[in-house]
Amino acid sequence: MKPQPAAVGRPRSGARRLPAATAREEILDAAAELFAQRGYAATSTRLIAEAVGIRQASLYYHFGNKEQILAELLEATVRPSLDYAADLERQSAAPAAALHALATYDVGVLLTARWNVGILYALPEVATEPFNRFRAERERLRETYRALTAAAAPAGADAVLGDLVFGLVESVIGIRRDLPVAPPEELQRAVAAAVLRLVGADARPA
Amino acid sequence: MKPQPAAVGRPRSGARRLPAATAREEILDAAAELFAQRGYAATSTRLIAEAVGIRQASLYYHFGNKEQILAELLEATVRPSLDYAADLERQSAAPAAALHALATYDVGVLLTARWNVGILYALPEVATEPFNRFRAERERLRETYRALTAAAAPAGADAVLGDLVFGLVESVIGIRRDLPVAPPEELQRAVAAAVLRLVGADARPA
DNA sequence: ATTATCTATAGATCTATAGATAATGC
DNA sequence: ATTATCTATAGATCTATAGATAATGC
Repeated sequence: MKPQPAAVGRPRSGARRLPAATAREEILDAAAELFAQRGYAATSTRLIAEAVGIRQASLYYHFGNKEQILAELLEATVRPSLDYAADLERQSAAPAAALHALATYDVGVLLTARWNVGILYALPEVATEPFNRFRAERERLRETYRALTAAAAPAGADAVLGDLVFGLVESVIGIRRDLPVAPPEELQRAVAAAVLRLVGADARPA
Repeated sequence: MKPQPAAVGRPRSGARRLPAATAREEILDAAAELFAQRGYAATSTRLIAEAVGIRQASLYYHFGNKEQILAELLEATVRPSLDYAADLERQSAAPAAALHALATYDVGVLLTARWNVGILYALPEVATEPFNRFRAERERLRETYRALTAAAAPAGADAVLGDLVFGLVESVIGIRRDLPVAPPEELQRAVAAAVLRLVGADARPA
């Protein structure tokens, strides 16, 4: 059992959501669940606060506004994959192997995150200024897929192939949403194999 | 020049959005643009009405509520592909050829629709009751992809392969959104070819 | 008489700020 | 003194309904 952090500040009206978490983490977790299930604009700050067990106004002690909450969630979701991609580039692994590893890792992240935050990538609201950093980081991840695909595919491959690979990997967001959940490992293997087949770098009997 | 329909009813304050359209069509077109660009919940009925050139309350003469507008947009977007899929099944074409044709058609619809309404498929709001019919029709389209994939792929292929094919086709929604627009034909060819490679039904030099 | 709009508004939100308060830390 | 909450609220919405009005159709 982790020791409770000392309870500085006025006590809450409600019970804690996640026993050993900071208030910030509780808010992010509640917001992630509600945003993913009901939508960003359709989730009021009051609803988030209720889920956490605090009053609506108390959110603003931890976040400047509602957009900051979403921005932080989005960035936290894409960052692990981006770090992993950066590692791969540094190791300059063989392109096909790197693509396979990155797809496996990325699908794992998207499927095992506590909430299916990936759904929110497509929100039109995310095209606005407060999410510039998230969009830039996601573009860098897409760039990595493009570069690895170009290196792994035979010469003369379609220019858009890297974007299709990226789309194929992210399609697990919709699968997680719409279909009964399977073990993540199955989908990780299936997607990584599909990616290699797509770029034409799979081993197939001639 | 199409003749204007006779102007029955009290005249509008503003100018018409689409010269030869009915009020319903004007509303759907304005809503599609705003929903796709700013988000569903973030688009108020007042904003739609302003874009059409009528007053906010006048929307309710044509639609019972805001959800009905989105439901009609979504259903109109998926229906052509569903009809095309039904045709293909009736003709019992060879699975790989049918898959190629369906992907080509579907990508064409997603890319050439006046607004990128496909973005709205992923909205959490769409999981609610008013959109049941849309979701059911989209599931039938997904089923077609599954069936054709299972028939076209070699025995022992992954169970989730059909869903990956479906995801690959719909990934053009994100490409249309995030990337500079290319001619639709290029992407149609690239996706259809990618689908065949994914199911292992492409012609490749041995 | 019918149609398609208009004006006006009820009632229910929603976000964010101001300032009070109940804890712990020193 | 500092921290993390609370209460109260301003001001700005937003959706949907009621009822009036300005056209055409007959």
